[in-house]
Amino acid sequence: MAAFLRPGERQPGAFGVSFDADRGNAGTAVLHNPNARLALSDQRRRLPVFEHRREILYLVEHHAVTVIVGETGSGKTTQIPQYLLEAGWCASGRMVACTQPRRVAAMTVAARVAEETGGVLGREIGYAIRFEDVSTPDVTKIRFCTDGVLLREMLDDPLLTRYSVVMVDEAHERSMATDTLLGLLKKVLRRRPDLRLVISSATLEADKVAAFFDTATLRGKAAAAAGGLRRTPALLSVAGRCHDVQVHYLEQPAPDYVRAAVTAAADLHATGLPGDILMFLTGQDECEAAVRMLEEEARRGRRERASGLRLMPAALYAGLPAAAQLAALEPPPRGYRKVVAATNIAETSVTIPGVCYVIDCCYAKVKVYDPLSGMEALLAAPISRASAAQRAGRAGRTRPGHCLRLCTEAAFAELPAASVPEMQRAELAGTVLQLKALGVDNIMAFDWLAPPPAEAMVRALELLHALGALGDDARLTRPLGLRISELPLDPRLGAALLAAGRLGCAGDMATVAAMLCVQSVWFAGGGERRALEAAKEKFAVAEGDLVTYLNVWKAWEASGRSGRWAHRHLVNHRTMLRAADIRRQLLQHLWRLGIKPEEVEGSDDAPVRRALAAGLFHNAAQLAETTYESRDAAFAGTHVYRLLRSTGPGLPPRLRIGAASVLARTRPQWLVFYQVQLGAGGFHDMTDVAAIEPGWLPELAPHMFHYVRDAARG
DNA sequence: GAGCACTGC
Repeated sequence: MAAFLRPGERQPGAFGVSFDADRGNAGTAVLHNPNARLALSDQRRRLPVFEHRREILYLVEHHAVTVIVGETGSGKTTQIPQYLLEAGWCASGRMVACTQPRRVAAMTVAARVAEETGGVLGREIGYAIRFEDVSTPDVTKIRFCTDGVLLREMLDDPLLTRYSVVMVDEAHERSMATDTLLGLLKKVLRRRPDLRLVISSATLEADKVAAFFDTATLRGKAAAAAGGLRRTPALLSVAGRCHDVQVHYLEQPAPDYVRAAVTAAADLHATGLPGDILMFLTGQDECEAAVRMLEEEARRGRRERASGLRLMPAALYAGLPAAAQLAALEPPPRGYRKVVAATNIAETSVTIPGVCYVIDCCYAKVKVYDPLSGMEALLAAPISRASAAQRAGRAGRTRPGHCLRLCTEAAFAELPAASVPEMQRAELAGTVLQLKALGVDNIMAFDWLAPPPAEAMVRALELLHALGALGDDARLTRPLGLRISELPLDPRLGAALLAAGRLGCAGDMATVAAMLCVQSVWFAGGGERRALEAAKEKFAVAEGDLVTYLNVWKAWEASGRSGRWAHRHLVNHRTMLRAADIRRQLLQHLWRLGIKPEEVEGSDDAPVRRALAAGLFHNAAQLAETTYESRDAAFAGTHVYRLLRSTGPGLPPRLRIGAASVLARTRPQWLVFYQVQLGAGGFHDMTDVAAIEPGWLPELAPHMFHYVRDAARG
């Protein structure tokens, strides 16, 4: 284990510096906005972006695309849309759109801008996120929205004619939605020379984005259509307003980064210097382990020293109930130092005030997709340097801070500069279907910001074809393919919902689909595993998790959607409310399509399982006849399932029912599953499982009939 | 006996 700064040490520890320089700031660690008493208009002028106001307006006027590199605190998100409004870009009924990757961001930024303009949110300044359109037609001038909402809007208005400028914020995060939107916007620009794009991004990605939009070499019609407009994107840098963060490395690699992070936090704590600590780990189990170890440290610390700060550890991850998440964000009571052990959620989604120290294990769990087998897996992998910089920045929001990376400087230099865009490591069916619905027929030739692997595109086309969404010519089928593309669901669930309409159980299927869209309905955190098992048992049925969800929903409905009922049954009430929102939205779509939301009477859930099989037949599996033989006793006797479809060359994935499934003990002969995770021993753990009858498959999925017929005979 | 990065329509 590397040596860290010890209590009372004067000389530099493994960090390479001492923290004494910060002692003078001991009294100023309070959150304080020095401009709080200034009028809002004066505050606006003090933002770094204000100095570039005229330049930005000039560039937007003369360039089709302007790429802004704005660091945190520059004010770009709130100010640039206002500058555009003031300069007349919202005349003649058009709007400025500003997209955000996350719902909360769209809402909070809109609220802030409405306040600055002295207006009521939803009038001149509005926002639109799923379930919530707080804007007024013909009145709203600036509309903040999630990038997903703007993509959906393009289905009705492919040229985005309501907008004069689209600002795509946080483009460097390179989410699927952002990448898709940028690719489509490039096409739109060719047809709409009057449209302007403003893209905000961090340095590294800004160059890539600018190069992508550089059409200066275009000849002929496209160039002529551009008129006097410059086709080379303008690139502008705006300074941020955040504090310096000093970065430190280990002298020796740490074999166990959870232990190393806890030791580092304890050593930092022992210096007595003020400021909260944020540590980045990869998952729930690591965060909870770190909290337990820190609590142990705290107990020892209390015995050793009666004076000084006390440790207050907290875990923070997305699966945590809302109340526990909020508790981790609150400032600690006087005399306490908060140490938050967080996953990637703290990198972009959540900001923890008061953090002065970041301890970064330099790993994160990332989704990887194997287009050959069509299996997704979650693996802990080293992060990129860009990601590490973002994490380090979390220490400098209120005052100068420090970041300790739990690797050597040499190892850090070996990390990739940027992360692989999600588009290149995810399953593509939904995105491909959306593009098809927008008239992009040749997916392989689409101008991707980052082209996905060809194999992944082929898999997506195959799946969509098997679902009946694409015809033999790979074009969108009507009405089926168009309908699936319009549903705000994974195409497989969309297909299942429409099949349910034919089978007379669309209402039930909408429930199951909504429950599959939300995170686990079971109450997480606290670690009372046995109690949770008992709670699940009450709803569990031999037909699997998907029917169990239906039972939970019906019981929750019968209780009058009671929060107390949910609490008593260890069901997450907030998750249920969100599922209710999604279900309501799905029912609206069904109503528009003229499909009755019928629910099956009594306990006959076969129609729902048939509908599920109609969407999930791609993930149909059969219990293998022999149990798995392994030299490793832990895996011997595991009940292995095999996919019914072929997975190409290489060993077929060994599937088993995940521990979270209610079928973990029952093991039906035939099943379909919604998700799969790479687990211990190289097994793929199936979650969200439904038992099926093999005879259903040929009639529900005639495209794959030959696999099924062969398997059913066996 | 077993276990879950993060978003979004």
